[in-house]
Formats: sequence, C-alpha cells, structure tokens
Amino acid sequence: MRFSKNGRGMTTGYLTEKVITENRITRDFYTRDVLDVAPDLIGKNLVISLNESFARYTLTDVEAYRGHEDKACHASKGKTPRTSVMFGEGGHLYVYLVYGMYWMLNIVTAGEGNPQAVLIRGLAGISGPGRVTKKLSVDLSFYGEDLVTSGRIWLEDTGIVPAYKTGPRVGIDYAGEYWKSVPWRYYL
DNA sequence: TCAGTGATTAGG
DNA sequence: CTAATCACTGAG
Repeated sequence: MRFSKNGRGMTTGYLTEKVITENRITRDFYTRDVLDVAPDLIGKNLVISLNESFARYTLTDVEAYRGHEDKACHASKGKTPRTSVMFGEGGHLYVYLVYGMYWMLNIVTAGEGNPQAVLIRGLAGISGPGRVTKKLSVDLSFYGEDLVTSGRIWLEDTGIVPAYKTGPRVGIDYAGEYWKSVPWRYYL
C-alpha cells in the first residue's frame, strides 16, 4: 500500500478491508454524553473514501450541542424531519444545509431519545465547517450514515490525546446569553 | 461590514 | 400558501 503525507496530519492511499476496519472507533465511544465525546474527538482521525482511494484527516475543532434544554441545539425545538436522526442512536451523521450553501457535518451522540450532536468545525489544514464539507464532498447523501458500519466514512483512534482549548460556540446569537457563553467548543 | 443562497420551519 | 431564519464564507 502506498501513502502520501502532507505534513499536517492528512494521509491518502488505496482503500482496503484492513484500512476500513483497523483502529476503527466503535459504538460505545459515541453513545456517551456529548460533553464527554466532543473533547475525545480532538486528535482522532476522520477517514473518507471516494472510489478506490481514501483520505484521512485529524479532527482539530468541534462543538457540542446538547439536548432539549440547550437553546442552541436544533433538537431543542422538538423532533422534526431534519433533526430526527439526532433523536436516534449515537454514531450516525446529522447533515444539514445552512445559508443555502454550506453543508454542516455533525456526529450524533448518546442513546435514543437523547438528542445530542457534535459539529465538525475543523480538521488539520481545513478551518470552518463549510470548508470541511466542501473539501470532503459531504452532502445530504451522508445524512444518517453510520460511522460504525459505513464503508465510506468513519473515525479511527490514533492513540494520541492532545491538549485542547475550550471556548464558547460560534454563530449562535439566537440562543440567549447563557447558552451562547457555555464553553462547549473544543479545539487545538 | 455585508450579500449570497435555498432548505426548513412555523404560521395562516 | 407566505415569510423568517440560518451551528457560514468570501469579497471589499
């Protein structure tokens, strides 16, 4: 197998069964509370495959959205067709369009009936959630995709646990002072 | 600072 | 059906 490295945590190569299964993160990781899952995502690898090849990126910036009471969480307004996946089992993807242009990629956490998700805000070498999905060609076809079983997108453990920073979440002015200030953004 | 852009949602 | 809203980005 051949690999190339760009020096910023990204690798590419040919897709094999070994690549798909080795070091893959399993269900238990995702079915925990979002405030435990989100910081643990920093330093993990996101792997995405296109045709016979794949690319691997290190997660560097995420935000937690936590259930009914979190006014910034889309699920706080109740279950709708768009948000329904968030009410299901952790490990699936919640993908939606914002401002008519940008797909937002989120990982659902916790168990059924406990709507939580983590927004992927940045990867090594890619800043901004809209740029992440543009670079990875993630769109609505990834809605509901299961990171535990999918053959085209999943997460890998790296054995690396980097130190991270926290801060308030971005772009949620509508959520009110308290939810706006909660430090649920985790980043390198 | 601000326009672009269209799915989603609540409301009539 | 209408209209408001929006977990953003790039140009000026």
